[in-house]
Amino acid sequence: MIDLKFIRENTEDVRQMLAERHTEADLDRLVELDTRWRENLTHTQSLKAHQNQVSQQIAQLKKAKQDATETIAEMRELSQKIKELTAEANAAKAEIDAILLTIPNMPEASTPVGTSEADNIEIKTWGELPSFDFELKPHWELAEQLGLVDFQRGAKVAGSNFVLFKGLGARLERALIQFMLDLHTTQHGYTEISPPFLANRPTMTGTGQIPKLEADMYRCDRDEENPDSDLFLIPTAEVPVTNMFAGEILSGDELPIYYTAYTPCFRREAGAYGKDTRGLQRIHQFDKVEMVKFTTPETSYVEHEALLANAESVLQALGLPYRVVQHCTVELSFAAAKCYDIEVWAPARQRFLEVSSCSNFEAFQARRANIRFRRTAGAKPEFVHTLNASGTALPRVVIALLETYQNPDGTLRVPAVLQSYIGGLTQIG
RNA sequence: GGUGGGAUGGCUGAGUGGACGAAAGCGGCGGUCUUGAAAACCGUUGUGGCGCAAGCCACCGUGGGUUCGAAUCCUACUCCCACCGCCA
Repeated sequence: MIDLKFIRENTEDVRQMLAERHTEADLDRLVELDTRWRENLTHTQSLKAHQNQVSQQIAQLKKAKQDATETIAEMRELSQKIKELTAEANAAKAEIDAILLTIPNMPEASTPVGTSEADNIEIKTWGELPSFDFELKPHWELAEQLGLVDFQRGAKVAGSNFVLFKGLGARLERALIQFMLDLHTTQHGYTEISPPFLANRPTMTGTGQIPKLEADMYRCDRDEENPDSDLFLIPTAEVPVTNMFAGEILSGDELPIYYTAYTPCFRREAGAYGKDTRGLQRIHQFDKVEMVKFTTPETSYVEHEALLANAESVLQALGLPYRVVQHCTVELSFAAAKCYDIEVWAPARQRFLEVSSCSNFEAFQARRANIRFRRTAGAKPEFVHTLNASGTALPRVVIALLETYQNPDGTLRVPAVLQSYIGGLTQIG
């Protein structure tokens, strides 16, 4: 979330940001509540100061074996008044916090103001777009023919847009996971994490999935009496990994921290029906290797560029052409201040597919999850900056592999870096 | 799933209604001493909120409650530990 103080002092900037993101939040109500809450608080606190003083006097009277009945009777009234005012203040603060959770992050200065995907900026491209002298098969056709994916049975077991990998398809999936984890841990200095695949409500709130995107999450355990105990299937490893340090104060010399994690990711994709759902492009459960960084505020943008390079290196090693685009204001995700997308080239359909979102959240998630650090022993705690990037999402990489490395006879070449992970096979089919 | 025990500052740990934001020890930081270090000694050392400020307020796992006053009493919950049951 954004600092309440910042909103108080820069209300119009926040209003403009909401407009540029095409988002709504009850900013006026927030400002009004904030004023009322602070007035109440100041008043209540002075009453409490008085209460504390008199309470001590009562203690002294009692010690001196003197009668305090009259004073106690007076205090009873004050106590009641304080209780009422506190209840009002708490109600106001609860509403303030609820609104705060719905306000997205302030975009970083270089973010272009835009109204659609078309306003994203292409930052770079890598690799030659390949040309073919035969007609390419779309990935879903090839995957079925090679027996790598069983779309029918995936749907039978779980429903539409769930898939089942089979044989070398399953093995390819596993090979890609291994390859990516090995790359990040041995070449880029990341520590591997294998987190829970379920997360509770505070954890989901910490990274910003809740409350805004709750409808997109699978909730698999509901506890009416303790909503905090509700469990959700994670939509990305970002959620459990970033929240590892929720409520903690790290020491400055631990930073930066680099973590990488493989997890399946679960997304209801509510409202996305019929949109690019053919084959592996948009499925409810997919595998992903994620990278998460915790950094000091002053280094986060340098770290962001390095993170992008780490993610890119996956596609480079696989020999898959891609481009990098920077999100404009309406495309920027709720919690991000700056975001690059890496989009891999899918030659059969002649289009780029997003396989990684590389974001700097600055202190937005850290403030929600209360993740802080001390520069030196004894220094004041400050919020860390959090960043993450997919490194990368698998199904769309599989799409690109199928479409890029297919032969005219319907067989598939295996990129060199994957061969050792797949029993030395150079070709599938 | 059952029974029992627990949760206090960076850590260990005292505190069962009134000067307790909290003893003591360890650790950290600063200093004295020392050629330097160690030891010893002295000092210091939580977080957040409101306020222009002085300052005030809050926080002893979390939420409610009792009371003039709660770390302390009541209550619900969460997590941790141990044992039993079940189980890959």
